[in-house]
Amino acid sequence: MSLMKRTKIKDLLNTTEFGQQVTVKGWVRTFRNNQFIAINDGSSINNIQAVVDFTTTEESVLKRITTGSAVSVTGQVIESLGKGQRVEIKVEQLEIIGDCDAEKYPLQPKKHSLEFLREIAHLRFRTNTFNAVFKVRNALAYAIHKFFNERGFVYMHTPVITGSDAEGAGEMFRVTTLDLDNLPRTEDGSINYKEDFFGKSTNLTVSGQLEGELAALAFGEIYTFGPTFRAENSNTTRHLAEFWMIEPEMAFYELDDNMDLAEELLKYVIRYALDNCSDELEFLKGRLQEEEKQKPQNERSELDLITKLNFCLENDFERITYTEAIQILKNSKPNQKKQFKYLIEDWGADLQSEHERYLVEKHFKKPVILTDYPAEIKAFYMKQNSTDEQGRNTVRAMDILFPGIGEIVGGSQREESLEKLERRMKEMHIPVEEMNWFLDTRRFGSVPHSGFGLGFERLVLFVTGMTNIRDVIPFPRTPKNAEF
RNA sequence: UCCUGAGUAGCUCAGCCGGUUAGAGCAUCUGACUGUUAAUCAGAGGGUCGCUGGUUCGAGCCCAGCCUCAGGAGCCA
Repeated sequence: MSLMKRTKIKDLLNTTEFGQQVTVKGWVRTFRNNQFIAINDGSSINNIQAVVDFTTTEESVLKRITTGSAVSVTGQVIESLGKGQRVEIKVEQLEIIGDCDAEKYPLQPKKHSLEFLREIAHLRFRTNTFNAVFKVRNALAYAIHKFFNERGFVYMHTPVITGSDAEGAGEMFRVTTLDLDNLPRTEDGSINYKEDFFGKSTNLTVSGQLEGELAALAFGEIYTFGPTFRAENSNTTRHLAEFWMIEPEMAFYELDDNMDLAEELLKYVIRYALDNCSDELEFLKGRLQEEEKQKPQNERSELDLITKLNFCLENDFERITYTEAIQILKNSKPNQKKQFKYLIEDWGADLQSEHERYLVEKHFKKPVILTDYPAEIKAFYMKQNSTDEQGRNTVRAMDILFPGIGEIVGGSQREESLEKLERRMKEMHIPVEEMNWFLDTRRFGSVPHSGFGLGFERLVLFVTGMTNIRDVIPFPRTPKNAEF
């Protein structure tokens, strides 16, 4: 440790105290003209320029100032003599803390493709783009806790390892300590899970909702925010095998209250990011514009990133029922001209992503909340509406669709009637016996309640303007990829 | 999992109709310059053309299988 305390570059870039002596420690981004070191310490997306006197500095030291090396510089803060930056440091003492072999270091002072950076995810934090992305991710995570805390919600930690395989939210990852090369068998030849660590078959959670409901029916309002695992073989820009999900669950909330909360939450955290990450968002806005220059005019976004986020805050989300959505889609140009791959003909069909995109990006041009889906295409726990005049059965579901992302929130009012819930579970072949603990909420003091799941990475995608979900989580886990 | 496209130097890419010695820019190294802004200028080094097999006198290029990546679809958050 040197004697002087280190100053963070973020603070230094805003300083007006010229002449003060400071020490800055960070990593070299570029070394120009044998005298200008651009140093970044992660505190800001911007670098500080440190100027070394190459006539008095040993050449062997100058040679070691390479892109990626870690340095400590001490010197006077002065108004920059050159253009392009306000402040710089006149270096009096320079120490190479950690060398970086320029021949082997993969990051160069040039534009790299996101695909390449994904292969070196352990180093991509050192780039401007990922500095900005993960600062925004951090701000959004904090804002979520702040939002719920301000409203008296209890942060509940639901289990990561679960023993129930009845959640019905997709394929699960198995958790076991059994020797896979020598599995214990029962008399009939099936695997004997009694010998496994938990004495039963266990998996990684696909949702904390069911446990969340238990807590909500005691604390009133709770939320979970944790990792979630789906073993789906999904290869898209918006799916991960390991992702983070926020799942609030509220007693005494009906569907409208649920939608109000979700809309309020999304607007709150977006506003928080705008208020606290202006440098990062400004950078990401520029990055997106650069990227879109490659695209044909009609595929570019109409609004720049920051305008888009503000637009989102200033407008109410459009709320329509599934039945209304089908009407709109049926009469839409792409449907009548048969441009949709899947044409909308009858009530009851699940909406394809081309339909969701049409509603959000072409028809309403803002976030849309779709409600009251056909019961057939939704989960067992959703509250059943009474059958309508045309004999249609719907449930009190609500999905929030965002432009460019698709479904960002999926939720519903929950079925609080024990009788109706049990009947539905039997219809959908869900083992009622195993779910007795869950059904107890309906047996003992059941109340109307609601909740939703918000995909955290999808939120980060939207706010940062990134287009691939693998670029908004530090170490993405996707089929055939669990590096680092 | 399905459809489409891609894989050539450290990175980004070009490589004609199958033809003999596979190129460029950036990066790296060497030198020059010294208030630069992804510094500039000059020179040099750098290749298992994804893997395996096949067709051919001859394959980076054609064929088959496989692997990986990207985009779209499905599943969903």
